[in-house]
Amino acid sequence: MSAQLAIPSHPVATPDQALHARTSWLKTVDGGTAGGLQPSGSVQHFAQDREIYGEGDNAGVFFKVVSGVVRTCKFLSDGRRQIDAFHVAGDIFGFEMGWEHTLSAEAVCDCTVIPYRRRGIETVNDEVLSQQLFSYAMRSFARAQEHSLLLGRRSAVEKVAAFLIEWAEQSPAGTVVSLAMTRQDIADYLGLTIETVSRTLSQLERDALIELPTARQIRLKDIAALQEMNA
Amino acid sequence: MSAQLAIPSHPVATPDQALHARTSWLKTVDGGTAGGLQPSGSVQHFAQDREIYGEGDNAGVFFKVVSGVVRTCKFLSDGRRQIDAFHVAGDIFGFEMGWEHTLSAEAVCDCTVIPYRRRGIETVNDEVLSQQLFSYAMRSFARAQEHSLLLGRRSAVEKVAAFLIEWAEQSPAGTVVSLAMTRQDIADYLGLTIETVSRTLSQLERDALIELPTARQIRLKDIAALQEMNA
DNA sequence: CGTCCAGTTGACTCACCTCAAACGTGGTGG
DNA sequence: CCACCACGTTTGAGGTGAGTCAACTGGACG
Repeated sequence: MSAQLAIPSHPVATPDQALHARTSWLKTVDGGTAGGLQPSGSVQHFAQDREIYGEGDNAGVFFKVVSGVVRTCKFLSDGRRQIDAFHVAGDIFGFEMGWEHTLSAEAVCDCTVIPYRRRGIETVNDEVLSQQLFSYAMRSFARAQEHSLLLGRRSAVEKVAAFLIEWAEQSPAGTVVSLAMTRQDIADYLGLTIETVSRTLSQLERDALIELPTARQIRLKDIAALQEMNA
Repeated sequence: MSAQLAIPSHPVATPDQALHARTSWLKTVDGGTAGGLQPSGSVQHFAQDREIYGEGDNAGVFFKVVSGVVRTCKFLSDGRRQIDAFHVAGDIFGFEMGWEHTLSAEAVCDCTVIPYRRRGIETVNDEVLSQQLFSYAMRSFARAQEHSLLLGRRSAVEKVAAFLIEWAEQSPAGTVVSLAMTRQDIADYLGLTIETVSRTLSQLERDALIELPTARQIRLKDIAALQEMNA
């Protein structure tokens, strides 16, 4: 899910290099420092619901997910939350324009990430690297636009269907989606409440479009019908 | 509003170089072709509601707004529309990662734009230029995230208030906002209906937060209170 | 076996949508 | 100069999709 920036020389739990396959691009920066980019320490672990960084924190490092799932989100002062994206193995998150994080990042489940120290983009004079970063930014942007359409103009069923399709696409098991996140996470991603998410899933099950063996396992029985809702 | 990419040597109607002041960056590319970027023909005019490009069109050129306002948006098959952004003088729009436009662009009012031909970013080997493009992409991305929070988690009043603040910030006249767009445009930007937008504005006027001399002119009488809603 | 917590379900409410009518302003033609 | 029209906007009345509040369920864990 979400934008990926291939930075080689580190193991990735779910090898999905095939998607957005640009892994080869960065062979030249494989050591780190050449392009203003360097791994900063080694793999870090975060327990479920731990904050990785907060909105406003110094953005001197950004991260790549090795395993697990990370959510990036914004909060309103009264606690309302909007999840911007879920990041899975291979995804970059937390790379910013300025020197502050504009979102916060939290571990959806136990997960491991690699931190990268960055210098200002004004000092990045490796053209291949900056193309990579650019590509990352543009892909994030395109995804955000899609998300805006969903949040602004789709009904609850359509939102949930879109969510299922999104995860089915990158789910190895094809039609069975295993969710790392709670209903609350899904709700905050789709701009709904947990009750509405739950009711909608139950409805989809009654309509025989999906099956819910457990709360976190969803079998998509009629992907075509789900996709139809996203026309 | 929205991301700006400073490309010099062309007149800009509303000189707001002070914002995001990066105008000096591109002195070196001032002829055009050096970085894989070149003006493609000269200024183009579009009458109100004319399509500049459609979703899926070839993205071989992108644009900079000279005067007027442009909207970029997505449609669902049944006609529902989500406006992603309004672009004013100085703003870049239509720059894409791939070779297809992922949104369509239309003239909100009569407007003029400059087209730029681009080559693939893989051939952009001017580091300053690619930093610029990157900065553009990242700013667009940050704006899109902000918009997601608005669409997903804000009430109608909060949405309208945010919209007014957003335009006040770049309105030369300070507290009087002149709108180029219809209520329908506002509604599709905020994920509301035109009736709700209209009712909300009337409500804000009754509460003495704004004044509506005409439908397209809005005086902000209590900016602090409007900003308060965006906490 | 009891506790805890995520998830589900139900009853009710309400913010926003829908449909429809009225208003107002700007443009056109008589 | 005024009558008329067109169209964007406002307002009203009523409906509804999703939210709120609250009770219940069921698996995980001690």
